[in-house]
Amino acid sequence: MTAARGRRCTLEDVAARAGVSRATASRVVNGSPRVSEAARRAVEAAIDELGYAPNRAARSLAADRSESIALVVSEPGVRLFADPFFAPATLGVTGVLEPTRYQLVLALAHTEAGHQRLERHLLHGGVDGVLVMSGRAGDPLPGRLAEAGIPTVVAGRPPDGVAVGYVDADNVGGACRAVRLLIERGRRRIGTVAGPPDMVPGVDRRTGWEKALVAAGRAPDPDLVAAADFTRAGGEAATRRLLERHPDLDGLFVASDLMALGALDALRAAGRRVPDDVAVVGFDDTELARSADPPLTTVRQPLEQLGAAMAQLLLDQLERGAPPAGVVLDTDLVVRASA
Amino acid sequence: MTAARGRRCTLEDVAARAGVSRATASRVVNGSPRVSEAARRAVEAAIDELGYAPNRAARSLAADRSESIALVVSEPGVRLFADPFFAPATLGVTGVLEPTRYQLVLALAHTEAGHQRLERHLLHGGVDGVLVMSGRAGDPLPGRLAEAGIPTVVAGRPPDGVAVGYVDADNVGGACRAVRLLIERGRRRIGTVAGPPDMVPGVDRRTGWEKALVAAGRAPDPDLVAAADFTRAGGEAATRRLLERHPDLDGLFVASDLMALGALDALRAAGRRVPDDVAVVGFDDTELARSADPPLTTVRQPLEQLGAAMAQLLLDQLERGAPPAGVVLDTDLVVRASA
DNA sequence: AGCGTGCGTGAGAGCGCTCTCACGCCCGCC
DNA sequence: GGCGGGCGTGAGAGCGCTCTCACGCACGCT
Repeated sequence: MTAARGRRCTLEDVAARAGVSRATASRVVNGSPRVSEAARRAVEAAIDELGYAPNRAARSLAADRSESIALVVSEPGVRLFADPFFAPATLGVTGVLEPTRYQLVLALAHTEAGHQRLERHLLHGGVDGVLVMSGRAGDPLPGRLAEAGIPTVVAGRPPDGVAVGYVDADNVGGACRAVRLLIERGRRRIGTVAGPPDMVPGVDRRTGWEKALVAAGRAPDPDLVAAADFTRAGGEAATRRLLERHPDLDGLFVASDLMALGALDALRAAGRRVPDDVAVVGFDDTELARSADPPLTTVRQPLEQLGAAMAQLLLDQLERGAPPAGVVLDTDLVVRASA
Repeated sequence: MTAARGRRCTLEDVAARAGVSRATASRVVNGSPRVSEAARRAVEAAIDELGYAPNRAARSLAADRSESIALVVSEPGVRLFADPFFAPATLGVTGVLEPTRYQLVLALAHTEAGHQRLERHLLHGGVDGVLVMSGRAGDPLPGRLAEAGIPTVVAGRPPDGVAVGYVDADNVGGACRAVRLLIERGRRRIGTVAGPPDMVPGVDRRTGWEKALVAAGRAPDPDLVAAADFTRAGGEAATRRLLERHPDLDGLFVASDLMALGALDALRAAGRRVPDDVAVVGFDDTELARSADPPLTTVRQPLEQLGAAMAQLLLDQLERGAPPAGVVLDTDLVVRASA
């Protein structure tokens, strides 16, 4: 008895006021076609007058669906949520979900215990569908969800043949385009600062680098690849290594803007001018790229679209029973001063 | 009948297996003290063996609470969610909420219609508590929620005497500290690029500028204030205006890092060296500050703490019936090269 | 005129849980 | 030895909704 709030009005009240049964009122609320015009109008009027809003809990219980979708960022790596990647993608998700009846539940597992609880909750039908943003390859969650028959869409190409929906940016294509620019600019010795080998986007971007080189009739030299961890310091160190191994480096594709900032640091420290001595292309087109010195040429991912596509794919599974599908989004090359 | 998922196990099942009644099982699940050790152990064992997880909808319906908390970013300004402010704050919120029974519902209203629906949902008890991130002064939502008796905590000092909880960074103090640094550096003519006059943090930071000046025995000249809109271009334009009015400007406090980047652009274009000719201090300590040229001295807000404190305050209201309280968090001055 | 046919409707049975209420038991008390 | 007072427990009544089922009515057909 939450006295403070007073009694909320129920479907029963609406039905009474409209002079119909609860069943009919329910049909109107849920947009069933088998209702007469008169009844529909009466119920709609009653809803307006009473300011009726359905009780989610009751509806969920009766219909055996939660009407909610989880946005999961699973441990390890919650703190990754602060990555500029997330906000725009989330915006895309909520934009698509807004006109639907689904609510978005943010499920960030900070601890192992929390992760356990979360997984149990998801697997027990606590939500109707799941959007996974983990990123780490080998995350067992998407597979388990798929197995349990819970509609799931992951961000990024799923590691292997897991039967879940996914949306990915065309990392290979984007990286390839970036390296092609470097080639067009007449660069002869093009290295890359790659991501960690256990992260799919990192691998894909490296693949793009290789592909562009091969397409230009050059052999990709593994020695021109230095892996880093998507941090600025990592990018700097990797670039330093590259410079040591190949003092004649004149083109550099870096798998993220943040790492590219580190690369710029290393290049500056080594007395190389950008883009004169070494042309640099990043990836992501975060705010950082625009404000870098020199402003970074980079590959932009349509993050908001990515989130929107994820939500749409999930909705397709949820509403139309569509099978899990995959979508790959094009990237854009944003040319600034660094290459 | 969601056949695919099979029948989930209910409290009834747990009770049966433990050889107790549903009521007792419920008591164990909810941590009631009036249960014998034996019963508690039996029920806990049954829960483990069966992999029981309570049905949220049923629980909510019976207990008349949703066990969920909304994180609201209300229109206009959803896109603001992409601001670097949000992710860390959200992380703070989820960190506090994780061990509780509350789930976080992300409610970003993209459209007017969506906003309506959202407000109705919140006001109708769709959630137990609300965290508002709007920022815009004069947002009527917090007031309405408070009126409706729905526990609410807003980010930032609430515009006027609205009876809601809030957590704010010490904008006045932080700005004051920043300007004091400029004074300590021997700057004589210290201007400020302020935020829009209808946003509380903007106003507070300007107040801090005044306070520091007054404390140092100088009269704050309104002519040394240029308002902008928290964008880079706005910051640049405002700085240009300041420079025209006061060519002898030698210190500049900018109410956000992004605007400070614009200020740096304007200063560079005007041939001023930073910090030699003009010392600059920003606000926020975003990633941008570190990578600016020169790296920006700035005021850091403890964003994650801010989110955590918001969640904690709301929890206090929810669980302990505490009255809405306000918390102001200290800021840190991060000294880099620009001042 | 008689009979389907189908559509709009209402009655009612739950969904899984919480919570009130009342019951029995064992204790300590006089 | 009788009695009051917990304390642990179980029975059962809902919470507000959805959805199945069956009913009655107005048709169109033969």
